[in-house]
Order: sequence, then structure tokens, then C-alpha cells
Amino acid sequence: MPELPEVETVVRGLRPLLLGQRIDRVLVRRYDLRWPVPADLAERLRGARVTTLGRRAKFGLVATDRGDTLVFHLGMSGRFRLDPDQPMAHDHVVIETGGHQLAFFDPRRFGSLHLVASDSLQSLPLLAGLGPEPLDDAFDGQSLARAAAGRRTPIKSLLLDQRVVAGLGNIYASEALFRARIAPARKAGRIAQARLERLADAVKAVLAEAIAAGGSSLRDHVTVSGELGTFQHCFQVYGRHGKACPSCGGRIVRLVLAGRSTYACRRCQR
DNA sequence: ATGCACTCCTGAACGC
DNA sequence: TGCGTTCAGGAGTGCA
Repeated sequence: MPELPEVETVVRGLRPLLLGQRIDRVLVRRYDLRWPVPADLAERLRGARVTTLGRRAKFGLVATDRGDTLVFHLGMSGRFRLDPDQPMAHDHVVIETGGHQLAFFDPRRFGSLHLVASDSLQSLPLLAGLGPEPLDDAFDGQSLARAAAGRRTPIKSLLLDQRVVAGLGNIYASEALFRARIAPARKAGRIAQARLERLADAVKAVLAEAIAAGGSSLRDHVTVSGELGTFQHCFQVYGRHGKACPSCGGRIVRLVLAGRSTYACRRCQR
């Protein structure tokens, strides 16, 4: 589920629930997520008031008036469940606030929860190495060209490198390359600047559209309230191998790059 | 330095 | 129905 548009959707869903609320209680059921949950997470959050909610790449940021920020990552299967009817096996952390219960649910436990000082988020190594936000001006054809220079890695793999652009994942990398008409296996360093500019524009466009649609829902709910994002209906290539290219009618193919499924139209993308 | 296979974990979907 | 296999939206680690 969660790439940048899905995390943005989750943050927007959490904002009205959490903003200005006092955290009454935090229950940690499992500490062994992708990274260990801080042993003092519950006591440091208890009694704190939520001041802002934001996002950096695929990380959600929940700042409190105690000077700490809760940093969450949803991994592959993470979700927040609002006021669950019944506790589920993978509700690893439960936050009680404003009369609501919010469960961090993550079967595969590839997600994580950190608590860091708000004035030095960079002290968290996971955040320190991130590249520009794709929707910011700092990310454009030029920054992409600098990152691609001399690199023999497939352009699709480069797009997944969070140091190059922070927040793209497997779905939107394929979709952006289709829009830019660039073959995903093409060596990054051998793509003309003009085409990289088109690619940067495509990245921005597909992410903006996906956010507007509430993200994509494949197997999971995206939004906190349990509604489904709808952008999966807009996929032009992702998961559509064997189906017709929406542009030329040719067959969409599936290939594997650096171990990740990749989808493309061989005729449209060069 | 670079590129990539492997790894963590669980569950769903598929083939026989 | 049941069982084994494959795959999944992430990303750090270690190896060649």
C-alpha cells in the first residue's frame, strides 16, 4: 500500500483526529517492528498534546508539545485502524486520544515507530539520508540528471533510491516512466537531459493525481477511516501485464529489475 | 563506489 | 478441501 500518496492520505486522515488532542494513553504490544520501538515510547507520549502532523517521504510525522516527534513508517503492510471493533493480532501499538483509539496495525512488521527531538529530526539516520521531496522545486530534471550522471543502474532502480528522490515506490516508479515514455531498464546515465526533465514532470504529475484520489488501494484500506483510495483504477501499466497498453494497444509486459516487478509498454517506452 | 541478491515477516492468491 | 509455491506497495546489509 504505502508510497508517498498513501502516506500523505493517512496523514491527512489523522490530522483532524489528532491535532490539538492530548494523548491519554499508549499501549505497546510489540516492540520488535522493523526497528525496535523505543522502550520509553508510551511514557514519553502520555500527556503530550499533538501540535502538527506532517510527512517526509514515506514517513509520517506527529509532533507534540513535549518537543518530540513521533515518526512512523508503514512498511509494506502498515495501517492505522480507528476505533477497532475488536483488537487484532497485529495491532502492535494503540494510542488513546480524544475519546478515540488508534491502532498501528502491521502484519509483516516492516513498518516502524520512532520518537525523536522535533528540532533535530536529522538525528534519525532514516531521515538524514533522504533526497528531495518529489513535489518540491528542489526535485526537477536537473537534480535527476545530477543523480543519474555516470550511473549504469536502470532508471527505474534510480527512482526507487530514496537518496535521489524521497517517497517514490514500486507502483509510481513504473507509472511515471510510462508517462515519460522511458523504458525502465534504460541505464540512468544514458538518458538525455530533456527526457529526464519529462520524467521529473511525470513523477510530480502522477503523485499529485494519486494524492487527489486518496492514494491507491490494492489489498488494504488506505485511509484512517477505512475508505479506499481510488487511484488503483488509474494505473496505466502497474499490475497490468498481458493487458492492452492504454496508449498504443500493445501488450504490457512485466519485467524484474533489482528484484522488483516492473511494468512497461515496449512500444511506447524507449 | 556501484549494483544487486538477500533478508526481515505474514498473508493472500494461485496451481495442482 | 488441502497443500505447497509464489508473490507483495520497503529498504538496510553485505557481497562481488
